[in-house]
Amino acid sequence: MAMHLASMVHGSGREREAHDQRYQHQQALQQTHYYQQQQHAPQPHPRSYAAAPAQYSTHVAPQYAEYQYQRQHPQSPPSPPVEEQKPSLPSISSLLHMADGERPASDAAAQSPQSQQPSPQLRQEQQSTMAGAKQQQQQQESRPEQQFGPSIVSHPRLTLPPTPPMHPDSVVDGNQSPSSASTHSGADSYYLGQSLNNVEPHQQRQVGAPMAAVKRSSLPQSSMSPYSTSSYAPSPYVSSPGAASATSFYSPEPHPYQMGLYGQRPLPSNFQPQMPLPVPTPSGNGSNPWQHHHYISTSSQSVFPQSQDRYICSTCNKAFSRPSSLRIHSHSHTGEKPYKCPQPGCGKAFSVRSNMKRHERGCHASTTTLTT
DNA sequence: AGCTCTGTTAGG
DNA sequence: CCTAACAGAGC
Repeated sequence: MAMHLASMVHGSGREREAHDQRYQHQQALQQTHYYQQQQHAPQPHPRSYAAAPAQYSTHVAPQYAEYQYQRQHPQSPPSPPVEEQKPSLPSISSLLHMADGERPASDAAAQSPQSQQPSPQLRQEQQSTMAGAKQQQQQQESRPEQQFGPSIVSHPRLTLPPTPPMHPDSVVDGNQSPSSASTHSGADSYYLGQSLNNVEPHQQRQVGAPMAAVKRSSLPQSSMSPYSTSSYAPSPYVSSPGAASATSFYSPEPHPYQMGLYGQRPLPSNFQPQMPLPVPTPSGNGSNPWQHHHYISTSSQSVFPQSQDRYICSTCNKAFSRPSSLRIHSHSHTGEKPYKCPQPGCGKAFSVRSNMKRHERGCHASTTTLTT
C-alpha cells in the first residue's frame, strides 16, 4: 500500500523506483523510529558557520511529507469536519486501514503522544511545496487522488499553533547534513592535518580526544584568521593542498612534524587573499579534502594583516607573528610535548616550555631551588 | 627578527 | 587546581 501512495504521489522514473523501495522500507522502520531520529538528529554545531544546511533539504524531505501526511491523517484531525473528510479521504483511509491490518503496532506508535511532536509547520511546509506541484500531477494522472490535495490545503490542523520549526534536512538527513555543515568549525582543520596521517577526517572526527587539541584554535580561526577561507589552494606557495604541508615553505627547524603538518612560510607582505570563496562541497571526499570546512565570511578578507602574523598554521590557519610561536602552536596539533620536566621521577612533558617551567617551579619548587 | 619568559585566560 | 594555549614584554 505504501507503494500505491508513493507511486501515486511521486513522479515517474528512476527516482521514483528508488524512492519506492526506500519508502517501503522506511515506512516499516520509521513509523516507530522517525521521531527518535528526529530527536537525535544532530543539531548544527553551535560554532558552525551557517553555510550549508539549506542545500541538503530538498529531495529527501518530500517523502517525509508524504509519510507524515499519510500517517498522521488518520489519527488526527482534532476537529475534522466530517463533510470535509468524506469526500476527500476515502481512498487514503482505506489505504490506511489496510495499513492498520498490516502493522497495528506501528500505528499505535504513530498515535503515541510523542508522535504529535512533528511540527504542523513542517508538514505545512512540505505539503504546501509538495501539494502544489504534485497535486496537479496527481490530478492529471489519476483522478481519485485529487482528494489528496483539498484535504491537505484545507486541513484545519494547519492552523495549529506554531511550534519550533523543524528543518526537514535535520530530520531526514540528520547524520549527513549537520555533520557536513558542522565541519566548518576550525576543529576540522585539525583533522585535516591529521588526515595526512592516513586517517580519514570523518573517522577522526569521531574521535573525541583530538578535539581538545584544537579547541582553542578553532575559535580564533573563525574570528581572527582571515586566511581561513583558504590560504592553501591558490596560494602561490601551495600547489596541492594535500601535499602542501609536506613542502617546507617555512621550516627553520628540522622537526619532522613541522615538515609534515606545519611547514609554514611567512606570508609575503603584499599577499592578497585572492582565493575564491570556499565551496562547501557536499561530496566531502571530493578530490580536495581541504575544501570542505571553510565557510568563513568574505568580510574576513578585509582584516587580513599585511605585516603582522605572517606565520600561518597550515592546520588551523591561525596566524602568528613569530615562527617560534607557530612552532609552539604546532605542538597543540601534534600533541607533541618536547619539554620534559627535568626533575627525576617526574615524567611530565609539556608542549610549551614556559608551562614546563611553571610546573617545575610549582611542583618541584624545593628541588629546583636546591638544584639552582 | 626571533627567542624566552611572564602573565593571563579557559577548560577539565 | 592543573594544564593548555596564547599574547606581550624583554632580551
